[in-house]
Amino acid sequence: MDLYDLVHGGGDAGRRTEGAPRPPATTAEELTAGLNPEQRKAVLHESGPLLILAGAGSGKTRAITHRIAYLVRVRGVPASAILAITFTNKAADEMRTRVDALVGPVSGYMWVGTFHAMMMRILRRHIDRLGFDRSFTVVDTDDQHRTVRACIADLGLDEKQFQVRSVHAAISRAKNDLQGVEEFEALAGGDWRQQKIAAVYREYQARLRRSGTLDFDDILLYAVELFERFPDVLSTYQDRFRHVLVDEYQDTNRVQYLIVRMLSAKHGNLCVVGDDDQSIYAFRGATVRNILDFEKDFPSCAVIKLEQNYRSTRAILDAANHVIAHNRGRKAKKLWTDVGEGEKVVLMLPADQEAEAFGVADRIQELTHRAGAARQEYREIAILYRLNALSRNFEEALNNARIPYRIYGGTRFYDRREVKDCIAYLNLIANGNADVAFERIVNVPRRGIGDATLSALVQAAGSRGLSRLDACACASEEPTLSRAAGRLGAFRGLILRFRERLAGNAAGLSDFIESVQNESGQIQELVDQNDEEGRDRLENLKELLSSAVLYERAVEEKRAALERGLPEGLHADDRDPPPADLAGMLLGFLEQVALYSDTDAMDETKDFVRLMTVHSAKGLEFRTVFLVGAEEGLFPGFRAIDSEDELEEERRLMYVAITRAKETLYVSAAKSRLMYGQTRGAMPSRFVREIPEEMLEVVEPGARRRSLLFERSGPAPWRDPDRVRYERSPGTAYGAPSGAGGGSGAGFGRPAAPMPGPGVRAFAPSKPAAPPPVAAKVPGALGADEIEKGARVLHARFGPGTVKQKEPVAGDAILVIEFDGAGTKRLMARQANLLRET
DNA sequence: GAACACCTGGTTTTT
DNA sequence: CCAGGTGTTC
Repeated sequence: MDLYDLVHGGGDAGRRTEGAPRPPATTAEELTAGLNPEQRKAVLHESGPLLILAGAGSGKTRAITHRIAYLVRVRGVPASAILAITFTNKAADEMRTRVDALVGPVSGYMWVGTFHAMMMRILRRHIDRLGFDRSFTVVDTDDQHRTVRACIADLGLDEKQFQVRSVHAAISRAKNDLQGVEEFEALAGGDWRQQKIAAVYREYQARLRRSGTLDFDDILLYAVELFERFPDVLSTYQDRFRHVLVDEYQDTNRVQYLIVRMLSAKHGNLCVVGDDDQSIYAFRGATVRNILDFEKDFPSCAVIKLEQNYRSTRAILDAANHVIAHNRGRKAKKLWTDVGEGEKVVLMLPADQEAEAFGVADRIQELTHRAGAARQEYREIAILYRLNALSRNFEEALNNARIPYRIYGGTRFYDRREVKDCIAYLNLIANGNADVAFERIVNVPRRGIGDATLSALVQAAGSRGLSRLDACACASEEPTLSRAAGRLGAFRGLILRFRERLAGNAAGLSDFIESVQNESGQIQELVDQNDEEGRDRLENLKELLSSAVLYERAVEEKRAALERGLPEGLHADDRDPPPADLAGMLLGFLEQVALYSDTDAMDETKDFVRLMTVHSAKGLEFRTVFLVGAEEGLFPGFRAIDSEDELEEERRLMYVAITRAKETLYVSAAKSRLMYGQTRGAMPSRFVREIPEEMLEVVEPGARRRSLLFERSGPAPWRDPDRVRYERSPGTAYGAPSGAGGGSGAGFGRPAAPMPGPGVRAFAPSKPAAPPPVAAKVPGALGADEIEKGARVLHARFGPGTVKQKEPVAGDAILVIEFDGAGTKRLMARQANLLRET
């Protein structure tokens, strides 16, 4: 048993965090007990660059965390000198948890996080050197698109020819490749289209800069610019981070490569871990070259290969190895396992997507109702697909079979309209120049500021060099705006009042946000809407408050930890102080909102089947995996079919999918599939055909008996392209699955929970959000639970009245009150500040 | 300014 | 088919 197991009370998953804390290890022997020789080499590597080529399931996280522990406990490297970069926030959380178990609370002094989160920390401190205000905010994808759209319109370009998505993609690609506007223009040469895109790029950057905002790519790009232009800043961080470790190195892009290179240039202690076979983000600018060329870039580097897989059976691993062997230009390696042969990979060939969904549901029932050790829990099962769109097929079948499930991905919690509106208010309050936020909410709820007014305002703002918000103050001087001047002034007044409250540190974060929701009129609008949708949205707004409460608690915890004093060997400068005031809290919260995704909050303990894309499954493992939609045109997608490079990326994706399975793997390829309203014949994916036939067990769910085709000798027809006909069936539309709302839904209709705070391991309640403990604004005001139907109450403005109806919503309640002198109103209990009539 | 009809296009995604 | 965007009408 190795130290990790000791700390965690044994077991394989390493996700458990309970168990009595043990005294941290202090010897190399203790730290490497239970590791294989290669892992041990990785842990004990002294100094200089190190490349760890870690195959799927080869225990790389264990190697990395033990290495960090070794550096800190044995080599005496201060925790604050460690910078560990991961691909997702979830991975960062896990790494911190696991290191914490090995080294204790000093782990709080390490910097562990994504590239973006880490560079945000740095930019927050120094971005003024680049001419930005330090209270800059981050725009999300949606705002990026809005901005690009505006630029395209401004330049008088045709949106048909210059599609927002593709123009934005081009800009993003350029940024990830370190091409500034100038360089992009130079490269455009005489190409008219490229020139125009360059013009959009220029305008886009100018707009972002004017509004004091950064997009995701800027976070990294400006970090590089900062380091390049201000060597003293770079030097500070080079001296501080004496060990830089990067996980998922195969998914880094040029900018990230440069950051890592710059930060480690002085001491050369750069340790990267990755697997070229799992590089699946080239479409986003990641380049496998970073990992393939590591030995060239860092000639003195040590290379360690981790090839023993601890996750999957041999049957699964062999299948994976056969598929990936078809890729060229990969580092030679062959994963092996001693877990045992296991059962054959099952190839399901259902007739269509319905039979597929019901076949999978059927099999899940069977797996979860077995006796003894063969019985599986829902949480051990995942359904993986290439495209989010495929998830819909499964909802109906799983509901039907009463199988609890949850879909990951799709719409983020923070992407819901009402939540985004609230966030836009907060962004505008934090940063008055945030024009995109302004435009989003200036008329939400309706304030009589329509398109005409808005474009006149934009005009006025442009000519005066003011932000939209400040231009509102000059509306009376503009003939085109004079009629709306009152309304614009009122809106600006509203925002300024919030800003004063913010500057005056007048409340806690969640109270503050609640006041914004109330006083902006957002809440009242939904209360008046008086339908199911309105109540849903109210719940989401309340849930946003819950995540603000979690954030407050996380900050509080961090503050308390810092006050406990400095562990030995650390300096006061190493502290990364939590936000000290309301304004800082707001910025921190907004940052978290921008940088955290739904999948980061995946709760591993809940018992339901997980549905997600293969991309989001990277880094995860499941006892049983159903890989569905393994058909030509779908996986690989038809766009990838005529490009060798893209085909190889798809193959790596398939490799990732297969290697997620520990014990049982089902691959399914429907013979015909309804897509985009059309039924198309389909053929099993070429990747499936790359698995030797004898390694597969073929089943046809839904078929009365095995098809004659499969009892014949000779090549099975499904792997012979000529024998599989594209059967065109009439466009019979199966009713759309009764999806309970679109996007990210949970089994039996629960929306996804919001994110935890940074470093908070407690997750938000996924049941109807417990109301955040927000203090009532008026002393003695009645809470929702103190008001019953029929009660006599007193309202500050409407006077006395009788409660006619009470509808509970997310811990609060909508009250219908008949006032004696002011008619009947619908009010939110907490906002109404009612008193009992005396 | 809102409600409705029409059209278009449609990977993967974390940050 | 279905979401999101645009255009038309009242």
